[in-house]
Amino acid sequence: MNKTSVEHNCAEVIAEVKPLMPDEEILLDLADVFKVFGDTTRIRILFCLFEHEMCVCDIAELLDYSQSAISHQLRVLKNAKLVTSRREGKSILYSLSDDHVRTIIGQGMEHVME
Amino acid sequence: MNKTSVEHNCAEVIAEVKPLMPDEEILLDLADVFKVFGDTTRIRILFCLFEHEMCVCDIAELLDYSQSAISHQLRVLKNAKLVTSRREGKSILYSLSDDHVRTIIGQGMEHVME
DNA sequence: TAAACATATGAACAATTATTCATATGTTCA
DNA sequence: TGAACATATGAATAATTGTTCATATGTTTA
Repeated sequence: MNKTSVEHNCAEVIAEVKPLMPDEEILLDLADVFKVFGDTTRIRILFCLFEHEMCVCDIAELLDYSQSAISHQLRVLKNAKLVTSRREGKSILYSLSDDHVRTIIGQGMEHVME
Repeated sequence: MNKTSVEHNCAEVIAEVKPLMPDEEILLDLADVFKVFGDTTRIRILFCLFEHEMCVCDIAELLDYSQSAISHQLRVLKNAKLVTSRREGKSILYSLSDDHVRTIIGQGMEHVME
């Protein structure tokens, strides 16, 4: 073995990296955001909203899910501040709350596409 | 109500958006990638590897998890092609496979930080 | 080669979560 | 106001998933 190469030193690495770990709370929040993206139904909903503001029944019909299922998932997306809603008559129209969603999904796409 | 504003038309919106939905397979892959990020243990592991190549026992000690738990999660990360590994003697050293990971987590961070 | 060390892995269990069903809330219009 | 429509929500169920435990695989060194 080539002794000029730097060998791995556990204690050193641990001492170096330990103080750099982010706060517990940040890690939890971060995982929670990605958890929201980690479901096909919600991903589908987001892809719908990329194109157009939509009411619950639109999404349900377009994706062939029950109204209830979509409503439950929209709540998750709303709690994560990924979508917002406004009322128009009897309907409630949902849309993306900002462009982070596009960027995050875009990056995920790039990874998936190799 | 202001009749000059464009009102929501369900059938129109559905017809417009339906053909734009990505393939089933892409949606599944996309959700799977984000699922991997949606767990604090794995997020922690990635933060470790942001800083330094590490062996399994390093990560286990640093994060105070069992060797087995870390090993299982490293496999998940590896299957998702987010980390790679190489052997050095008795140890196996893990590192990030590319910079998508940093970018994706960076975007998640930005969202979490409001 | 045997012992010690490092990692991987299968099975089992506990916890989380997505959907369905039934029903409640809220809005419009006759 | 009452009927019809649109959405939200609580409870229950089924499925997924993270960790532990026990053990297997693989490497080094005495």
